[in-house]
Amino acid sequence: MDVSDILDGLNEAQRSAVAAERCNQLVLAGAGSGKTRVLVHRIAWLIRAEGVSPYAVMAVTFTNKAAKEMRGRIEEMLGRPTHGLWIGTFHGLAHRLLQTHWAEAGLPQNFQILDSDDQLRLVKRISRELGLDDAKWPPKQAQWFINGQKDEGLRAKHIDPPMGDLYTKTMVRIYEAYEEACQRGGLVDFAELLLRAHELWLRSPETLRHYQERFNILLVDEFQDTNSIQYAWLRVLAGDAIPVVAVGDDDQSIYGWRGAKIENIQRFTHDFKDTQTVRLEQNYRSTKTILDAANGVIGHNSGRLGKDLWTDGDEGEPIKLYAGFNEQDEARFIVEQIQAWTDEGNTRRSSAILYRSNAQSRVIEEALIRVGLPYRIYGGQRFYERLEIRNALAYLRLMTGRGDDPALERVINTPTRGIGSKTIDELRSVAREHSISMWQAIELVQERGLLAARARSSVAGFAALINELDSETLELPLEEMVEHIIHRTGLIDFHKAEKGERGQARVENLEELVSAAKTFRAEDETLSPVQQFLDSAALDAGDSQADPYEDSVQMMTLHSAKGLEFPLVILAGLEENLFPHRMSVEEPGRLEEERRLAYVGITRAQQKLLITYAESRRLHGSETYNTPSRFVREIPADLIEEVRLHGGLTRPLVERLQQPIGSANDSGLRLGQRVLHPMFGEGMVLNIEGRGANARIEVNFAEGSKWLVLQYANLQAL
DNA sequence: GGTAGCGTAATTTTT
DNA sequence: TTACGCTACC
Repeated sequence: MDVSDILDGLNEAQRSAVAAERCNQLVLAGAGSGKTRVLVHRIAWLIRAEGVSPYAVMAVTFTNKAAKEMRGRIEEMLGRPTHGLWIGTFHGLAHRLLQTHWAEAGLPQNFQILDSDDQLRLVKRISRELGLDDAKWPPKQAQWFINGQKDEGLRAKHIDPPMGDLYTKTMVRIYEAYEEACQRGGLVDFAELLLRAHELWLRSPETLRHYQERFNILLVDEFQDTNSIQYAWLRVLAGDAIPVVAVGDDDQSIYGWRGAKIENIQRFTHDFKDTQTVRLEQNYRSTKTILDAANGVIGHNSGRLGKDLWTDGDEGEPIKLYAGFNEQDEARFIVEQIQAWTDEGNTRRSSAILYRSNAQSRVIEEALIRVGLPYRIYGGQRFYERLEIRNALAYLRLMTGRGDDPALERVINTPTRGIGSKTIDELRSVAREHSISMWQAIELVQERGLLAARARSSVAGFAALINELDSETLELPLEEMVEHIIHRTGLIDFHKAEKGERGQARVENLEELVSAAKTFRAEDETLSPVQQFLDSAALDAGDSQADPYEDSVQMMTLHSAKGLEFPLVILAGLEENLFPHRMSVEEPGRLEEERRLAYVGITRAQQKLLITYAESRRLHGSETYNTPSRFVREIPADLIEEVRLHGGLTRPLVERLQQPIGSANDSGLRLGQRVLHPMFGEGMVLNIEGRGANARIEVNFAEGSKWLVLQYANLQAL
């Protein structure tokens, strides 16, 4: 069989990774170095050149998007469908294992996935039942604690709070009660999927052996993002016999705050024997200037595995830096730049505005709206996370398993049917008292005639509705089932009655749900289509935007930009305390993660990179003054070209960044001098205060006095 | 059962 | 400043 085409068009390093013998491999793939390509070609090589069966290959990713893309590209390459090949997210694969081996994993066959929203509701309910004051013990924190412990592979019983540590003690109490509630209701949260899958290996050696015999190779994408339990799961599965291909980039590890362990990629060579390490350093994405900037910044981190991106492409343009007077001015400038970009004949969608935190987007949005530039914001609420969708699905869940308390609580009074919080509280306490589900509590209440007659009959009506829905839709195909539910429960009418556009949008979403059900293809014959539909909704929340095809400016946080690329990238808000964020500047480890985030941001740019910051920024209602981000300083100065008014009063950038201290008066500004600002127009210097980085000039503009930080101010003397 | 009013907190997000 | 969640009322 001719397999040379698999290696065609690959560079030396890529080839050595793709055509390697089957062994443990660590592929350190720099940004834009063709990582997915290597992964896809490696799998194709194994199947076609090495004769490995697709059934013996498992590839793990972090997002569904990445999994889908990989599968698509492999199919394209092999020219046939890839059934048998296990490609999925850690959670997806764990879920699949648990479904097959539910008994060994100690779960009911029909266990349900609990997403973070329902998890939080459940934690709230539990901490209330434990009589804890949720002002003192915020449920959010408890949820964080529980997930954090699970990510580390710890159950409540494994945690031994130190004497006098009331915090840990309380959290463990909640954790314990939460575990009980989940077990009773057959509920499995995201972290639990991983934890159970790991425990499955330990509890059932035969199951483990079965998969160890089945798989010949394991490949993991974004290895720097694995957390402890994912690493442990993989380690056990691989054993000493299955080679693991770990692909990742320690310089792009930006999820430490949610449990990812950058150490995992660093210790890989120790834990996995005879690892062959390949570095992919040739970059096919960005100009030389952009790569040099990225290398300059990331070079300030310590303990790296070491990598330097290079390209044989063009130098490209210098990086533009703009000092906005405030966030309004910054936004104004950004919009101006994008207009110039599109005027040159570029599409809007080829440009992206990246920022550290979501709150920054608003001012920029307003500026875009003002000039009528269409934009699209990434992130935000996804389809299956929308309230009305979750409600509709909750009915479906309840019909599938009556013991699903979170689902029941969600819809028992949605749409309103006269079951108030008082009644629900009583049902809860009945359930707790007898250690039964809410559904069973409803039945018990009927049998024993508990509750006020009116409440009892409302509750009975609700139970009857669920039972009827169930029998009415028993024979129906999925989409008709969904259709029937949203009408019969009154959800559609409920939202139709809602005033404003919101109700309209919700009705449309519910209709969209029906078509989603129609397109849904159930793949597993052993499970009901409904169950699979629910699982897929929980594990893949769908897209956040409906119209990704309109040509619009792309806006997103730096985190969500990972993996993407744009010809023009604008990094906004490069200020100390904003980026790096003030919560992260104290600890060296966290600061380094911020720096990696800067590295991710810079390396998104293909042709042009523009960096902006604001001298003053309104944050939480008050004016803040920050110096430019240290990350700007870490870019070699000769790569940067500062944008400012001709003849402006700003000192040369290099001087300002490296030697920020000087006298305000040295700049040549005098009291009473007339100045021009790009945004506020003409003004007069009223006052000069302080020195150096903290020096401020007060300038009186037409609309009132404004403070400027002298050294970075974009003023022109008149 | 819906809403006005008050208090509080305020990175980053996928599964 | 703003946005959200909770409580107190109609």
